[in-house]
Amino acid sequence: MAGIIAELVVVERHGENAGTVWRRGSRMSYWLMKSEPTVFSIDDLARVRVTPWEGVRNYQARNFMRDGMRKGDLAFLYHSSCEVPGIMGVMEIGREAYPDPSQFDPGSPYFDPASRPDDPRWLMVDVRYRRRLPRAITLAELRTHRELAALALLRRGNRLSIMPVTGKQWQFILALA
DNA sequence: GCCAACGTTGGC
DNA sequence: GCCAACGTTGGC
Repeated sequence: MAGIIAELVVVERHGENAGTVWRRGSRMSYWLMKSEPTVFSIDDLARVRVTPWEGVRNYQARNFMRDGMRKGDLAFLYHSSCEVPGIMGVMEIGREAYPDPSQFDPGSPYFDPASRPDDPRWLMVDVRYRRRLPRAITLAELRTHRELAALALLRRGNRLSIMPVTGKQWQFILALA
């Protein structure tokens, strides 16, 4: 096989620089992004088509966006904190990481008084609707497949709202649908 | 609504 | 730098 596809870089586990980052080689990367459907659902995305992914306030998730996500990458939209959590559809990264303005908005639930406009702490990307999966792939179903044992989503106590998915995992999940 | 798991904060 | 307290996430 020719060429380096990706370089895995593990940095600190907690705090400002937390994250495990796939720096890109020649190929796209795959992601999973959680959203509570009462806040923003696949239906909302299908309607608006493109949206800024505001409100990420976790360093590890931020670092995945900043260091790993590139325009054209694909991501699963996952519904969390709802009756049937699961993967609902596919979206595309339409714009790479840039400052999330809600961190400076005192009226926003995502306001962060400690973030300075000249040194923004929180970033977001834009995502674009690609398609809905033919059926939802539920969390319970994902757990039944050995092939997905390493999926970050399935690790005990997982709370990351943005996480990488390997190419193999991506293809396997798509084949389930 | 409960609660386990986890990240962050802040006192020392 | 440690660690207890606290707040949040998210499945069930």
